[in-house]
Amino acid sequence: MADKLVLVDGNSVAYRAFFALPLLNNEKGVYTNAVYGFTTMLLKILEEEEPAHMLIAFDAGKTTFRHETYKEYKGTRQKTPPELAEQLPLMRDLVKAFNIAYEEVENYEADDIIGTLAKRAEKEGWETKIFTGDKDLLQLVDEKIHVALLRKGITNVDTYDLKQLQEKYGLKPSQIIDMKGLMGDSSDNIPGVPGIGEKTALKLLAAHDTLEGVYENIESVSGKKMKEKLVENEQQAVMSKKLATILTEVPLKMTLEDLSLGERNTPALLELFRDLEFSSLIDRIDPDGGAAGEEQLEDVEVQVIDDLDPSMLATPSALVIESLEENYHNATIVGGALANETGVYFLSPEVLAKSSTFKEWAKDESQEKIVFNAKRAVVGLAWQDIPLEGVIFDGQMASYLIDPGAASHEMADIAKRKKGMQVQRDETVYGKGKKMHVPEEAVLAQHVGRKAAAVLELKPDLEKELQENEQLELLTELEMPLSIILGRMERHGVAIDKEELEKIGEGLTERLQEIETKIHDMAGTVFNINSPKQLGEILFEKMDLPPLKKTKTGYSTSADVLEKLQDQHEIIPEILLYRQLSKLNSTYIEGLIKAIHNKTGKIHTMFNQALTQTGRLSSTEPNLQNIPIRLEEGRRIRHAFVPSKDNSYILAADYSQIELRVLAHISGDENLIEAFRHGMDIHTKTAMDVFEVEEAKVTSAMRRTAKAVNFGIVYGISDYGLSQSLGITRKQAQSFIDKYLESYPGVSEYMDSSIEEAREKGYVTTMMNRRRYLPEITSRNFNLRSFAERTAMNTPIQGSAADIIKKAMVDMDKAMDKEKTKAVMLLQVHDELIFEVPENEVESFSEVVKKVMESAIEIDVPLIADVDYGKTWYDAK
DNA sequence: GCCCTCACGC
DNA sequence: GACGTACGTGAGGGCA
Repeated sequence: MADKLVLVDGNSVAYRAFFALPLLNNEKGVYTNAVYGFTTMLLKILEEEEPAHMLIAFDAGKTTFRHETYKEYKGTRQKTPPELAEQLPLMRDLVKAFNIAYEEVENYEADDIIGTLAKRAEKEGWETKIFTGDKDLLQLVDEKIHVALLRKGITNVDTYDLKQLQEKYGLKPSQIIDMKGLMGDSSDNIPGVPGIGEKTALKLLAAHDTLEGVYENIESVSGKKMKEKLVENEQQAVMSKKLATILTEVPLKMTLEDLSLGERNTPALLELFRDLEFSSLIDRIDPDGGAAGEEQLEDVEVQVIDDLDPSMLATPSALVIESLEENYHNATIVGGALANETGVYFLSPEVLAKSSTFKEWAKDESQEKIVFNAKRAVVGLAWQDIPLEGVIFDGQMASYLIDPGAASHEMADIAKRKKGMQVQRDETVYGKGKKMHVPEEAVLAQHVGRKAAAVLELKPDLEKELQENEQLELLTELEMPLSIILGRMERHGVAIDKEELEKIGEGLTERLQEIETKIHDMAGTVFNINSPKQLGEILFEKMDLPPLKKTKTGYSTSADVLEKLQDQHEIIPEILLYRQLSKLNSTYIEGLIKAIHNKTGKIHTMFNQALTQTGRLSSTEPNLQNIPIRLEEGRRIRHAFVPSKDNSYILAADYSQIELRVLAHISGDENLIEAFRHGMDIHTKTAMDVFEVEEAKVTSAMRRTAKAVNFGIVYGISDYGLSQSLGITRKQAQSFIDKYLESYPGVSEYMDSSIEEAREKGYVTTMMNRRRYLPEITSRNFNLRSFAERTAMNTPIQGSAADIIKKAMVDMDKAMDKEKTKAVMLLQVHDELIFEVPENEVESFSEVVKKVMESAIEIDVPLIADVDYGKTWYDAK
């Protein structure tokens, strides 16, 4: 087997990576996108090619020997963007750590180095593969030299040998430079012959083989104009060819043997990756986060104990309660770990269940606990009737607050930030899906113990960062108390009238069957209405309806498309109805029935408190934040949400227009502030301003449009988004937005300053100092940049609203304690709180909740909460 | 198992 | 001028 050589055009790959990927930067503000792309490319090459020899060539200085021939060579090139330039040295460090040969030579380009080495290798009978984004390199293709051209994106390549080059371009490798001689290359500022483009050049070369051949046979060239141009520019053509020719005799000191690929320096790579925050790549070179590397963490000494001795307790202690299921309600606890100044201990499930020492310690508020995902630990133990008090720090919450956009808030990834610390990811230890299992106790103890040791050790670092960001209060006064409250809500659960659900379900199933038959009859064939693919084929092929929109995979059959076809065929309204009812049945009837807990008969959702980019909560298994309300048919589902005790009510309290009130406050816009102070209907007010009419002249259509505009402001949608929701053109949508901003100049100024702030600082903040980083705000990609700009305007609004209701929840919890009420907080739905309240308290409680919510924070406009109650959630409207 | 489309809420 | 365009969760289909 002959030796295999891989040559990489370093500059070309770096450029590609830079422009293909969004502008990432690490914590220190260093841009990393090009390095990241470059590294993934290297890893891919190393894995797939397994070369014995390898070299990465870079351009050295600005000028090369080609500039002696032609001063203007590459004269039109834009300067390397500084964001890329600063990344080039990092790539050099990386190449070194990979132990790959590296070369740049004054006066020559990377191409020439590659050409020289490829030819030398060919003489020795080696196979060479060249990786580049530059088509010029194709001139080097030969029997034993192949060129891998980067396609769009970064890790996909097209590999060319002689045959493929012929097929794709109809050219021999040597003719690439003849092409350049004729047609030039605007990116390198090579002139070529004016007026000759790709088509003509190909035709000429097909007839005469080379540039020289063309001139030797110039008389036989057809077309007077073309001949003139060729003759006039002969010198320029010859020079262009020369410029495009890759030199294959660069005086290189190195020998081919010097290119042999050494062993990679894994510790050095790991350190670089950690600095650059390439956590996914750390896994790729070393799935255990460096456990096998030289800088292995001193083995965490984890004692597996039979009984917890008081001498093992100290405050603070880190506590990990481990369960494998994602859903922690009534989950099987496979063990726990304690880490403190006295050591690291693993507690088996039996010890946790039996040890009175542990239970006493757990509920002792003065014994401070440091945890990672407090709610998970608290709820997990609560199901075992073990109260957990005194939780003072949550490492996962800290990570989320520091950067909600971080790729992961897993222990394994956060631990990587600190040198010398390794925690395996749960998936590595436990497996996933069907293969998930509890490992032998020694392995389990080591893993869980490591986590406890890690969170204990990470706390000062995380705290310091929070301190620097002025976010400590956000953690300790808002999110941590809220964790406990949410945990209680989840554990308490929401009572469900299962019979009611089943009754609604029966009605739905019956109607669905009728509609299904009707649709099949109308279509003249039986098909699966739930399959967009089949439905598309029936509607747009068999029935010849006009396909208004396409998706990646075929015809779009979404509701907005079907609504436009409403009148074209009577089958359409039936399909829309079928969709609506089938959604209700599968997600809300069947889904909710499945979610009823076999032990409590209630539904226990999980609120994810460390997920959204804005600071809102999310809700899963089941999601209780998207129970239908807008259409009566779906709203009936709410009949099944009932109080868990007799003689109690469901009480719902929702903030009125909280986001727009926040906007009024943050922007200080006088018009908007006045509107809220006068208690105006805000959509009517917006309609008056946008349409320039007085209140009495606002039609319902105007109000609807104004409502959509307000919706757009609150959610940061684009002109396109607004045009979609109103069924108007983008231009019209933009003019509504413009008119809005004209009417509310304070809002307009706020929008600009918010974008400006994001550009300056790299992030935006909410009223309670929540952060969101927006690195793409400086992207050259219009889309990414626009998105970041809308996010910069919207996140402080939506995020501050999230802050406020979270604060209201914490305040409400205190108020409920003080009032000694028997009422229970059940759910939060972004701007709304749901409680169950004993009948005799319902009036007084209504007043308390209204007061607490409205005074959660003092802002420049009144906060209004509307309270309602009834026998079911449906009736609390 | 994973991705896509669709649909529900705020 | 092109990019694909609030945030979430979940169900079902279709492909590997």
